[in-house]
Amino acid sequence: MSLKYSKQRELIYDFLKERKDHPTADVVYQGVKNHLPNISLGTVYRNLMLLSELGEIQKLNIGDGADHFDPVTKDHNHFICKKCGKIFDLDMDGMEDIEKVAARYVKGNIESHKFFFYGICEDCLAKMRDD
Amino acid sequence: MSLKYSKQRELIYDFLKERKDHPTADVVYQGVKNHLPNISLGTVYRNLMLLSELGEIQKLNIGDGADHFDPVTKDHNHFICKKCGKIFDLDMDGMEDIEKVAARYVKGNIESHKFFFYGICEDCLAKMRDD
DNA sequence: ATAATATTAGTAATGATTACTATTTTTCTA
DNA sequence: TAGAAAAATAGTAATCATTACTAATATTAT
Repeated sequence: MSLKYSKQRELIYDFLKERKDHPTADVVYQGVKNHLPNISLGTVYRNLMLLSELGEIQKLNIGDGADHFDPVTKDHNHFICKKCGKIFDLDMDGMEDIEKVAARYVKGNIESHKFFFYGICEDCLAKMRDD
Repeated sequence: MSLKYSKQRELIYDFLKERKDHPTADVVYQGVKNHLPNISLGTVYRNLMLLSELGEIQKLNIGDGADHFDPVTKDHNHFICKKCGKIFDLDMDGMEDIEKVAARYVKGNIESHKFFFYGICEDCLAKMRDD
């Protein structure tokens, strides 16, 4: 099954590329609808899955029930605020060889990894101080 | 809202404690039903959520659509086989200060973290060689 | 242009989880 | 120890994210 161009896929990808907030499929759908009013939610899901299988984007499961999508595929970690649910990128140094380190403890091949840190973001900390 | 004892919660916790395979809520439900035939799935969900909020177990989102539950709360990582979906525990050394390291990159408080490594487990690698 | 194949919109179906409610259990206190 | 207050339950209905289906449309190679 070779790949054929589709305007929908291009717009979905372009929309996601501009975002730094790791939107859900539904948010992507709402956004792309502005440019292509009768795109369907199923098309958005199908293409987001396809793009993540192709390695052009990545799918994140942060534990809030919905998949989130990240246009950045370069190795980086995430910080999730337990209060507001926002996802922050975390470019940490010294994590380059983490898969090699883990490989010493695994009987099998490691191909990728996803790291999530949880806590309270600075905005929510500030709001909590106000109360 | 103080906590009251319930036989159901005790059995759910006891069942999970014995498992090393990070079962889903439905698997826990099927297992506990053997001891308590008319326990309801909702009760299992409610108690698994409660226990994880209390910090007695942890909830894992590995990206397969269902929540998994881990009775081990001590710091450790996970390896997930992309082929068979099995989850393996990963007791890595040298990860004790990882939250402190991450804290240098985050404006906010880090309270916990979840690390997932993905790849192919040794059993699936062996099966692939046979084909 | 045509044929082959991928993709789509729209809708229905699925699966995991949560919400609701009347009843039952637990626990506190008189 | 009985009885009241609060929490928990079983059973069921509802919700939400995601996937499946299908007839029509778009893309691409010849």
